[in-house]
Amino acid sequence: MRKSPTQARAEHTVDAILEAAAQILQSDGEEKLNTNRIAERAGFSIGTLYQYFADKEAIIAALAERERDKVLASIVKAMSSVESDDAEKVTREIVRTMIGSFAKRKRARRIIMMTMLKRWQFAPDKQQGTSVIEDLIVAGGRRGHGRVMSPAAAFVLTRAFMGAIRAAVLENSPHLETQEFEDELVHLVMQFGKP
Amino acid sequence: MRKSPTQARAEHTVDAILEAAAQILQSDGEEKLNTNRIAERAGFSIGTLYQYFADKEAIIAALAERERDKVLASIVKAMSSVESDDAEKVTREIVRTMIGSFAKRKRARRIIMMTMLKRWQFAPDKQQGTSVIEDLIVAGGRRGHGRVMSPAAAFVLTRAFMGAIRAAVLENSPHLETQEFEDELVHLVMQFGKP
Amino acid sequence: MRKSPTQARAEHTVDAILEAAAQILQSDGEEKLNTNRIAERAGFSIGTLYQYFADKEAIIAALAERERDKVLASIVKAMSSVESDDAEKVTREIVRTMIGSFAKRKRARRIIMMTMLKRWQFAPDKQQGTSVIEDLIVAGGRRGHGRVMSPAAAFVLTRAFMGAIRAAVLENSPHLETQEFEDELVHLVMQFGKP
Amino acid sequence: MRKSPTQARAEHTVDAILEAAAQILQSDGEEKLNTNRIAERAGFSIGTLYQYFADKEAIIAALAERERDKVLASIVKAMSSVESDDAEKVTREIVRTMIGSFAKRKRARRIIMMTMLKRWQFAPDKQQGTSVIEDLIVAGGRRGHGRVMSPAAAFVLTRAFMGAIRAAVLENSPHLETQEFEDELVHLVMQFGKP
DNA sequence: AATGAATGAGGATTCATTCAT
DNA sequence: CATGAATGAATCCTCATTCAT
Repeated sequence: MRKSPTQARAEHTVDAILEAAAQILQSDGEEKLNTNRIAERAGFSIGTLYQYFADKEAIIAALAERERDKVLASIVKAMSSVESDDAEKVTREIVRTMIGSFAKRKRARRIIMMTMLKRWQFAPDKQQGTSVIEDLIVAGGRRGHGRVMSPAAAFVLTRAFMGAIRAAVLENSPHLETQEFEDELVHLVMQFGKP
Repeated sequence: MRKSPTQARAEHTVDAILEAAAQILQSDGEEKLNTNRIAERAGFSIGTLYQYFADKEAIIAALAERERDKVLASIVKAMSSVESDDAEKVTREIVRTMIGSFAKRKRARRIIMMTMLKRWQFAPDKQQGTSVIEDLIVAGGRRGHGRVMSPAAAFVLTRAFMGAIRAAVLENSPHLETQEFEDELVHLVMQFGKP
Repeated sequence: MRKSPTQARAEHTVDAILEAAAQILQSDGEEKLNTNRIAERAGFSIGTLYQYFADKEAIIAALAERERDKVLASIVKAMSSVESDDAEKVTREIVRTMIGSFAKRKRARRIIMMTMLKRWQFAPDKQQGTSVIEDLIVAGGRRGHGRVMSPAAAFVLTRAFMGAIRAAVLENSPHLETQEFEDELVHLVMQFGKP
Repeated sequence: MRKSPTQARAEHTVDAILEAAAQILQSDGEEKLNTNRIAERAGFSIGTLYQYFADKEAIIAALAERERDKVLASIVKAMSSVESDDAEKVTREIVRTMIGSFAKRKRARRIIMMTMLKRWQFAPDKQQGTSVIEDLIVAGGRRGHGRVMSPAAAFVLTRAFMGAIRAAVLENSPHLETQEFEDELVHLVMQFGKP
């Protein structure tokens, strides 16, 4: 971010730009997402946009970050309301929250996910933050069974889990909103934790 | 394909174009993949390229199809050499073959996979061919345990499985080539099949 | 014409090409009229097309000529069935025939007319043939009134007359098929002949 | 027009682009009129051109409009200096003005006229503005004779009149600049008004 | 005579980014 | 801080035409 928004006004500008980008993604798709259009939709001039973002990439990155934070926040919130030690219950809560996060505003999310994937191609390290989710899933998978997960196992579990959700979103699958889908995801995580 | 090649000469041209595209993807990445460069690398004029492909998308689509067929062929071949009824053995064979398919020429594959993902966004149905792989995975997951998989379960298993491999490829993960990775994938599939 | 069609087969080829061009003009418009498409529609290869026509221009020219000849032929035929000396009657016959010529297959004719216009821009002399029509109109305008038409007068009358018909075709005017339109055209020609 | 110029600077840019297009039409003809050349001749980058015009068509359309307005303006001006009630005098004034309008910068006008013709092919209604001219011609044709012109009659008269001028321009006719041509046009209009 | 694969100059259009006001 | 006019490299695609078979 070129300029850290110290003033309240600036904060609003950044928000407006990000929101505009999300809307365009939602309504017109990735190939229609260009800086001029974002600025126009946000109600600012293109010059102003470049006061806050170094380049187009930075906008997309900020958007991805914002989305990730939303998911994270909703998981944290969900977790705080379940104090149980029952492994399946906790796992289910996480699963439910993540499905819920992706079920809304599907098109935009789909594209943001694509963008994050692209980003990962060349910089797979910058997943900080996502790893929090990973830790939770791994913890859920392990809890109560005692299988100690190697890094490879953790990798497989987290990617498999996210892969199923991602596919449901990308393919616009009707499963996404069913109870069965949730059940099977829980099953996947719980079973994987068994030795 | 705009024109079906009637002369033998034309067949070679199409191959050369596809191979050129794959090479560019491999060596320069997606953003450098443009029609003029493909034609040049293939040793043909841009006009010739457009005799056989309606647009750039069509080239990528053909490439994706070609890659998919290769994976499919190698799996079929692998399966035919394992006549065992041992569920785990068969599953492992499939897992190993798929990992092997994606481990070579990674960069190009990564991009082709991205393309297929993009394609799925808007036409999730046309997976004919991919479904063969799906059937195999589901069969592997079920064999020997008797759990009858609902469509939702099959969906979760196949997407989770592919998701793990996809992530390993996209993230350029070092796990991809390890024995452990293979083991964990087998574990994932086998465990999911248990009730 | 590159090759004079001495054989019956060749004659048919030329016809097929011209007919194909007319059809494309009719159904897809001028901007879709390209040599490859003409050849394809005609059922011949592009190579064959170039055996009979030096370039695209030659095809359009031949087409224009063919259309003009059709109009001419129908006028000659109409004239032969009216042996009257009544100026208005003869004029009306010509008018009616010309309107009839342009009323059918309008879109194609509109475009052929456009093409002829373009052609005239830079080579206004090659109207041989059209001048036959001109002479008839002038004769009609003069007959019975004795006003000797100067070249300028003839020019104005013929262009005005054709201009009205052309506009009706180009604008897709509903007038084109009415009796009134015919009457007014006759009026135009007859009145102009008066001193 | 893609963007309405808010700054004074922009106004000039649009003018420069239009003027450049007219110049190219005049000096090189229609087939040499391409967007890159227009931008270059105008002294702006191609990008700037596309800020103000959606596509090439839009430039030509704007040019046509501009020319039409010029003709209109000169007619209005000419009319205001003739307060006579003499039908022929008024008619002659209009005829003279229109001939004068088209006699200058012929090549460019010829092409602009072609464009307007093309435009009419598919949208014959949008003649607002042109209809002002039509009304004048009809008024001239009627004045003093009392023949009430039906829509069909008005159509024929205006198209015939414009057709004669158009042909003179398109065919690059030497008549265009002669007194006789003017006389014959006046004759055409005046005679048509008689019953 | 006929075929059709190959050519490549040429042209329209996009869009991230800069900078003078 | 904000504006928006201007930039121009980059890219996709068309189509008249040739020529070896």
